[in-house]
Amino acid sequence: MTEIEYCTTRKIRKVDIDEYEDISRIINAAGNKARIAILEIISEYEEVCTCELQPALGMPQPTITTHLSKMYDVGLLKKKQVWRFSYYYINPKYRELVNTILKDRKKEKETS
Amino acid sequence: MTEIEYCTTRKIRKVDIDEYEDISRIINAAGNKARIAILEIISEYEEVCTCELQPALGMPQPTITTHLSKMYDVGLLKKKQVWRFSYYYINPKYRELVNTILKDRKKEKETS
DNA sequence: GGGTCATATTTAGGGATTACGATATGATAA
DNA sequence: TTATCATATCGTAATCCCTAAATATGACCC
Repeated sequence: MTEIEYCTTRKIRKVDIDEYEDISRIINAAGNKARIAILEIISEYEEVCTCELQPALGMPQPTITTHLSKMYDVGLLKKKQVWRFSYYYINPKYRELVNTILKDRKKEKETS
Repeated sequence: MTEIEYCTTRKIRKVDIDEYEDISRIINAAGNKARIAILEIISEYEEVCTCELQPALGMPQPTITTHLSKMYDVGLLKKKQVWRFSYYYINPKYRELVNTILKDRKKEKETS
């Protein structure tokens, strides 16, 4: 016998963890309270610029830019330049994911 | 004038970031490639024990237990004791969220 | 009791993350 | 071209995370 035997109840298929790398980066970028707050605002207003988020979140501009960049870098957000503003919006590819997260938060709030 | 004025294009509603604390813990617990792999297996087999995951993931038991605990602690997973096994399953409350994550991963895979 | 199997905890180090002040870039307006 | 506004980057300290070896617990069987 060459392979180690574990509990022999069932044979579970083997998985390659690296196949979950890309999606984990997306989910990870969403796994922060400030960033979920940002996602909620963006999904409410369609697209927002950094300066609009400052009074809404009550945090300094570099902090907001860092959060936006993190979500932009993994592809969760997209960006467009209008006049002197950078407008961020949710990558349509992940709109359903974001909606599910935001919906779950509201469920959470009701049941507490 | 007492309040700082930012770009005056729109007035965005203020949000309380702490209201996103609970959901961010859930999302954060899911934001790791090993844990998403675990979620996929669990959602495929309904419920799995730690020892079944060892050969499937190819990682040592303490690492797997740590990942499972992290998801259990925030409420993403639930646990039941059967004989000498701990069976973990997805909290029904978050099944839709998990499905959306796994579905997005498959979409990802197709378009690459 | 003693042995075994499944699981959990402890611990550690290397790395990543968060927040944010200071500073830099870059576009626009005067 | 100089000032201003919006945004981005840098630097850094505090904190948290990932992995996994060593160890402990705890249920079950003899």
